[in-house]
Amino acid sequence: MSASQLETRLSHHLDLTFAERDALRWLERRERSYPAGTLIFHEGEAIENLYIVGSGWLHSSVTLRDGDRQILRFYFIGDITTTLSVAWQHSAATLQAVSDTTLFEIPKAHFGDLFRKHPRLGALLFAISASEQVSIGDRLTSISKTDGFTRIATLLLDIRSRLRVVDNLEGSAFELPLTQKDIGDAVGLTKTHVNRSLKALEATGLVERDGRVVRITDVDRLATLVDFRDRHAVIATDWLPAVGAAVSPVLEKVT
Amino acid sequence: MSASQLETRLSHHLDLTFAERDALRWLERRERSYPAGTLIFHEGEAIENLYIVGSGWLHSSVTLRDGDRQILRFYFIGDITTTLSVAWQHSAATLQAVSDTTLFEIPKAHFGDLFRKHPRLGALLFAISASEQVSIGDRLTSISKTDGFTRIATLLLDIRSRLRVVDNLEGSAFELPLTQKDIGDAVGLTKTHVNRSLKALEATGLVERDGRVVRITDVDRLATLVDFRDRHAVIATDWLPAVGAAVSPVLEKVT
DNA sequence: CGATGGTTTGAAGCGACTCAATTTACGTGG
DNA sequence: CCACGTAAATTGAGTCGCTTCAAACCATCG
Repeated sequence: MSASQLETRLSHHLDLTFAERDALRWLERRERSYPAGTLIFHEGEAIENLYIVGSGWLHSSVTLRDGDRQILRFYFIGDITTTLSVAWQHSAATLQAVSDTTLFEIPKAHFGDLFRKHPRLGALLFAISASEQVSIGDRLTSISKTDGFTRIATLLLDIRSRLRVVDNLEGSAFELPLTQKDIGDAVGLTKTHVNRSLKALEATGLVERDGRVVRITDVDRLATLVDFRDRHAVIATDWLPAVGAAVSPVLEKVT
Repeated sequence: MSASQLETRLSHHLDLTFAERDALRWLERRERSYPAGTLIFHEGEAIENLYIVGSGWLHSSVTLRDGDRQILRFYFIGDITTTLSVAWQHSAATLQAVSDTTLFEIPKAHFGDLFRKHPRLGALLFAISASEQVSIGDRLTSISKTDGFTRIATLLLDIRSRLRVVDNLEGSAFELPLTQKDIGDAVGLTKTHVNRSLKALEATGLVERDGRVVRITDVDRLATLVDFRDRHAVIATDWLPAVGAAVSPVLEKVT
């Protein structure tokens, strides 16, 4: 059996045991494909499952009364959509495929079992979830306090940073399958102003665009310019509980 | 031994076993008091602990390069500060007491043990954390897409809603120990504009102010007016794993 | 009872929005 | 392989919500 996406992701933070790896792979059985643009599920819809991204980009969003859309988060390979449905019977947001996508569908109860059988993984997932929460906080701050130029620069740096963890992105260029409207819906600007801000970014020479490919010429300098903090590179695992407590009766008796 | 704050909080969502209650109480041993305004720890500071709020209000915030402050979250009785320090060795934000406060300090490793000994609680905490994440997303949306009037109305409704869960708040009035500057730092407005928006809120007759006491005259109507969704009332627990898996070797052998 | 921090009000300026038109890119069918 | 149709990107002009700057008012407390 080959490595699973979630397994690969978690391996970045922890040396996984065989049993843990096995449990993660076991989650990723029901695979489904969606072409770009597919609306996977809608805000408010009843949903029994979580999804692990196998490939492609997605985003979650909410729609306001006036039809305006707020994109809350982008999902990349190895991400889990826990936030959307773990706390309620109905989804807190709409999930839509940005590019062609494959997802692994897992019943919420299986996710729950993971906490029981592999508490260390449960705690690690909690830590990752916390890091994502901080990351949302960063974007909130960005939207709340900074201008269009900075918001977009921050978004680009953040996406690049996440793709690095996830895609082994080597260079500073990456494909951005988003329209300027999408970008605006993510950072709280109109498409008109997104366009102007992108132009301003190019004018500094720190960002180049060619079609949908974006290259950040000098990541460090841009990061300094807009006061960007990378939240995705490392997370603390020193506090996690001992491995595999519940899975092995033998081990358990010794304790 | 009397009920602990976290225990009370989690009881709202789940019938806890004796062992679970005991474990939660055991976490709340090291209690410390802080007068209003105390800076508990600063963004970037190394920190080994989590904190459970025993009483009072606090907030977490980050400070931008230009000195601007963004308040990310308010903490009330029974809340845990996991987000700030669980994912890194250094705090992601500054924690400050708004009113006189008591906190229970718990080492991160004890929190980790909870996942091993009481996986159901770990999963529940995960779900609560997810609901908070959605709540932050709501505020992001509010700041990103709505005007001052709506942002502040939404903040007031949100605070009231959380105090209800936590404080058994009966009426529609509550004390708001925040300056207008604080409110502005939370919703992304200047104190000048906060003042004007508050006036506008009063002018509708839906909100009354008397010193630091705020009364929402007609909660439902205001909620409808600003399209507010309550995220705190209930959370789904049907997916949680079976109780107490790892704590009892005897039970474990049976499995 | 002065001092300090918070609230309130006024006036002017700007960043981002709205409205609108034009150009460019791209997928599809002939 | 080109013509066409539609979506996206680009650019311009006018407007408005919120900010900035500034000053006056008010409450609480040592």
